[in-house]
Amino acid sequence: MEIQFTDRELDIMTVLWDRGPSTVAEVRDALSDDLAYTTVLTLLRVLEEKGHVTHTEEGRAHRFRPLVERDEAGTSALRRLKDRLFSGSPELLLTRLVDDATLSVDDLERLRDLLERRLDEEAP
Amino acid sequence: MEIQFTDRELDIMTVLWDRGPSTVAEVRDALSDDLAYTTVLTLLRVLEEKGHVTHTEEGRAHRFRPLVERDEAGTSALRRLKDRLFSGSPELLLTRLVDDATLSVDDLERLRDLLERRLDEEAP
DNA sequence: CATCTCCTACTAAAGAGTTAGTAGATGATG
DNA sequence: CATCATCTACTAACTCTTTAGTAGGAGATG
Repeated sequence: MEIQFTDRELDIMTVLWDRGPSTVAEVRDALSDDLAYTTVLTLLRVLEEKGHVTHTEEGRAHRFRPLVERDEAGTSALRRLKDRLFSGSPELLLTRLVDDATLSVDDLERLRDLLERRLDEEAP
Repeated sequence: MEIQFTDRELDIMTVLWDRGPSTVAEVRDALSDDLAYTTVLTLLRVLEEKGHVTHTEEGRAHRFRPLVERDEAGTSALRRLKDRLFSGSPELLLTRLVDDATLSVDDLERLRDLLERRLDEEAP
């Protein structure tokens, strides 16, 4: 149930989410850090062991694709963050979000509108 | 600049944030997992090495206190989460927040009001 | 004072994460 | 066909995290 990626794993998953199914070489090229080919291969193997990606044969190579949605991972990580650093309070979290970020008034309005729409749906 | 705690470290920090300055025994008692006394001592020593806590002598014992605010840690973790799993978009993050959680209409209204107040401050 | 308890300091070891090398297969190229 | 490039599988090592044991000191108690 609980999805949790290490830093490096998240790098890899991000590539797969952004690019879609990719080979080792493609993932390696897409990464900002310059890792050895075999390092990337190992990381993908580990992710596959953990059930987070799978692969299909493609000629001699393997093409890896995520088995976890970015949304799932985001939801899971956000819940954990809320519980562990914001005492489970979405308000505290939102306060931090709008305080910290260099958010423009436009951004804030979009966030408010998003909530308005949601409130309309909830209480028609 | 970047504050980042491991899972166990976060357990310890949470106790210190919640309880205030505490001895090893007090931290140990407050933890939900049953760790050995020396384990907790080691964790606190490591946190001190990393500069996240400090201690004062109190009789034979040490009383540890956080050097990092919960807010700081929260802000840092939230920023990282936003960048890494929500493509830097606060809207995507907020969408997840309000979708996932079992938020009541009241909660949603409070979140909206929070944004309203902030907008009032920004553009008087 | 001998012993018990509580405390820190030091040590250690198992596990997870990260990085990469070597071996061996397969396909492409001169 | 010999060689080169590319790919996976296996192995390994180093670091960080997590857990806890042992030693030794200092105060409390019989």
